[in-house]
Amino acid sequence: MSTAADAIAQALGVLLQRRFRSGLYASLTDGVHDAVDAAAYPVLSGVARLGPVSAAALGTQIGLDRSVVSRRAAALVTAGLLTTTADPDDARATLLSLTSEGRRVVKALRMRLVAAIDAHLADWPEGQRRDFARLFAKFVEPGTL
Amino acid sequence: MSTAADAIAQALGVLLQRRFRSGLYASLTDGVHDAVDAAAYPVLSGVARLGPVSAAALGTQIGLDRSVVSRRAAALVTAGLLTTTADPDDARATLLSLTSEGRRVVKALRMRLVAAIDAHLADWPEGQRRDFARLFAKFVEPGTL
DNA sequence: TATTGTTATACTCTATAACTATA
DNA sequence: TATAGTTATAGAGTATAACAATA
Repeated sequence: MSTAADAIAQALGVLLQRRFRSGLYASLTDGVHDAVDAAAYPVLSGVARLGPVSAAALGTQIGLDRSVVSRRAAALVTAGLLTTTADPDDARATLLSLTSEGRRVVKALRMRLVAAIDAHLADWPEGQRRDFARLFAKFVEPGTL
Repeated sequence: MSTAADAIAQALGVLLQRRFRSGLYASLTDGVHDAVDAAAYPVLSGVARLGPVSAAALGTQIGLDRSVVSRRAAALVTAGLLTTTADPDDARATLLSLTSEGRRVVKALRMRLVAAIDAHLADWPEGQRRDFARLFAKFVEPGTL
């Protein structure tokens, strides 16, 4: 019977609402680039985070089937945000990388997200900001849940 | 240029991954009741939280269109977890309430979620648990984001 | 035999639109 | 007029299955 767990459960419920996720991603991606929307976001930022990566490996990391990654990536390649190179170690695989335009878009998205969070925490005392950032990062570490 | 916002942005990205949401809700609802899955969860817990409530009002609160709430609620009524009563103040509206079976299921789901969070925080110092719960609740308060 | 990328297909969830009844 | 609930329809996003190529 934990009051902390109760409060966390409730807060988690808010974040996991579809409205929160799609609303946040839609506002982040709106107007940044024609080919980037809430669905393309995880693929694009995944490639940014994981460097040259195959569709199968990226899918495993971001929780999408390789077929979905393949289709999204193809659209981002057409749009000039991703590029493909042959994997020198495995002729079956194709590695996905950001183009310079892709890097520009990822950077813009990242800045928007950080700016939105900064604005949201504008009136928080610095100590609380720091504490929350540290504890939130710890909370999402792999493990239970 | 905020280190805190950077860390929060990254943690948020983890929580908003589809895998996290569907995985959590699937594990919570698995085996609890045939009619309850990840899609029914928000409707059922919404009725639990908001008491007798109309489909339109519930939809507004949980971020779903009333048509979706209507369909999900109908299934939950058929399954014996929800019951409908006429709104004495508005003959257009139908109020959704939990049946005793619905209360049992909601209680079980709630216990599972709290238990999962408690287990996840098992090795956290009590002070950190309390701090995180408080700051996390504050973070999800309506506003920017 | 297993895995990669790709494509066609089906499934799940949701929003939109249209309808009737009531405010 | 506006809003409630309902239903049919369409849309978005994803997973599954099957294929050829490579491991």
